[in-house]
Amino acid sequence: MGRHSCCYKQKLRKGLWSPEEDEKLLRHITKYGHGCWSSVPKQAGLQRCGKSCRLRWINYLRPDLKRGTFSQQEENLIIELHAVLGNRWSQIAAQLPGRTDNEIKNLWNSCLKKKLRQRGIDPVTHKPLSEVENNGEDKNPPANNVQDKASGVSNELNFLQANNSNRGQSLQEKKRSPASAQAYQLEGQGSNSKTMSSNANNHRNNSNLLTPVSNKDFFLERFATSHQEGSTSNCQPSDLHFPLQQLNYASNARLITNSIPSLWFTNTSKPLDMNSEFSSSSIPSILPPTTSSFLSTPLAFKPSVTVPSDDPPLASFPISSSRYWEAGAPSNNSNSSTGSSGYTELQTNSSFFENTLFSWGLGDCSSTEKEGQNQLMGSQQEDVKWPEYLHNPLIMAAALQNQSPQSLYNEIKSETQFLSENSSGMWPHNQQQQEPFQTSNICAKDIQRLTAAYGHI
DNA sequence: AATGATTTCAACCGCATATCT
DNA sequence: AAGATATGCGGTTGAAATCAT
Repeated sequence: MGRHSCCYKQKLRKGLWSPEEDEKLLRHITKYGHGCWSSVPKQAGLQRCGKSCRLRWINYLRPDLKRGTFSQQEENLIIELHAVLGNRWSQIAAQLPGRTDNEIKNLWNSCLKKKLRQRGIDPVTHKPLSEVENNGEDKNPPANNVQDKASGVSNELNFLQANNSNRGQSLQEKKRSPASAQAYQLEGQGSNSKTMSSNANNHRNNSNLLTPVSNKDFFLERFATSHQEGSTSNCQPSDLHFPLQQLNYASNARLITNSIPSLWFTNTSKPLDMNSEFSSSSIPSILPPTTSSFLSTPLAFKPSVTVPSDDPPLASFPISSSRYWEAGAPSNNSNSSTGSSGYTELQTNSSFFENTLFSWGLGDCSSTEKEGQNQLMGSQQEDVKWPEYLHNPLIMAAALQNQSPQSLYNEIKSETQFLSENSSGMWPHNQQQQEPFQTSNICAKDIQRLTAAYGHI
């Protein structure tokens, strides 16, 4: 199996993406979808390899990304999932709408590992450090010891929850606090992020050791049954309110579908509905798919939004043989109005995704390109405001196609002024979205970056 | 204010696997 | 069936940001 051809090509740009490159990629994908990634850079006029474009899209430009700090619930879920899945970041990310595997991986390596160590818990095994040390070399035991791992998770989460009772403070703020800094110093000399990574793992060696049976027992016990019985307790892991039905639809779905298909999917290829309440109500029920295995499962994709339980699914996924991303048509209704008050209203009552049909679908590229292009030319784009531009680059791209640079600049500028008067640096609507996640935050850094990136237009 | 240390995170690399020819 | 190519994933790196002195 060969290395990706791009690796041999010279002249290709590497490193950080410039705003212009972002814009090109955004325009291209907005218009045509990504199709074959290897052809994207050429078609988009980028001196990048397809791989780089794909990564940029997935980790940064994708319109459904949340950005901002992780909520306590998200952190808890990551820890819990890591205890079961190990470093399978893509699968963990699949349970966290709007979060990328890279983001989660970074969070784990830079923060969560430290927190666990501080607690005396080995972040690799999720067992007490003393126990791990006693076992000598057994630093990376088989991951199928799920019950042992699971038993430790509750303690980890209890600690972390207590530690974060003053959760108004952002994670990053906490990291910078002297107290936490001291704690981190204590946990080990030379424990910077680089050396930690050497400890990272041998996921590839371990990955197959996570037996389906253990997974099944674990999840059925910890999630399905607890939810179905409506059991609640004080912030126990099983109260995290996340459906687990899609846990394995990502890259390693092969393992699941090949070995225990009945566990994760019904015989109609629908996700196992462990708890209908959760699958249809307060949680965005689906994530952008990353593999074709996902695409065989018809699911709604509605990221980063809390929706009423009676909301219909927004998209379905016809089955075909080629993969592409398609931006669908905005609906005709628009809740937005002009000015900052209009922005607030829009964010509160609606969202881009509630007005927009997204399909991570399959089918014939040629037919959908035109459709996607036409669909994106909806008339209400001009009503979209700066926060939407920031939060949904797709809107920005669509607007870029329709608006003169000057008019867009003026609009952006006026909204930026509004933002600068809002000293919190957070979007007002964040409070509207704290359940189940406290995400969709765009921090000041994001604003700064995007302003730098697109304010020049 | 300057400088060094530390942390964060975007992006790259290489490998495994899927898909195509 | 086999080789070539494309995609996805996790580990790692290093520039930039932030903190401590």
